[in-house]
Amino acid sequence: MGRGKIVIRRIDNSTSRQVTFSKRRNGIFKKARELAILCDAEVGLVIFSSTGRLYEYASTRL
Amino acid sequence: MGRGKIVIRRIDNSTSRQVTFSKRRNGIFKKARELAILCDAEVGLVIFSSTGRLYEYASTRL
DNA sequence: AACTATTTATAAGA
DNA sequence: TTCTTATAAATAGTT
Repeated sequence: MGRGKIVIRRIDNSTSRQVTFSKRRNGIFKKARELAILCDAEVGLVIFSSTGRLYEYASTRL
Repeated sequence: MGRGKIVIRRIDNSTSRQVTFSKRRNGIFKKARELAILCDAEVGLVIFSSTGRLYEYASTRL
């Protein structure tokens, strides 16, 4: 999705990698929340960025 | 996305809920894998369906 | 399980 | 680096 098609491999340029990380991290957290609500599921998501920062999501009961 | 727009709330019909769960579970696992590869991140995802089944993903190092 | 119209996510660009 | 937008991708409703 986006202006061009991409291949799923590590993004070499660190600036691009960080920008993509930020965008996709938001996207997947949204998907996690939606899945939990729509489907009455319990979802836990943990992400460590390549710079070592931690991001977490857990649906209420999890 | 899809034929109609939806509101993010629990899907009452259990058949629809299961179908949506199956579709979106596949989607989010794909997103998780892509994020890990593209951005060199470590990603862990755990999902319990409303029927109590467990689904997991973890990027290699996690 | 497939299909496809449409919405949503996002790669590039500004 | 925040916003835009053209396009790829996900998916809701249908068959």
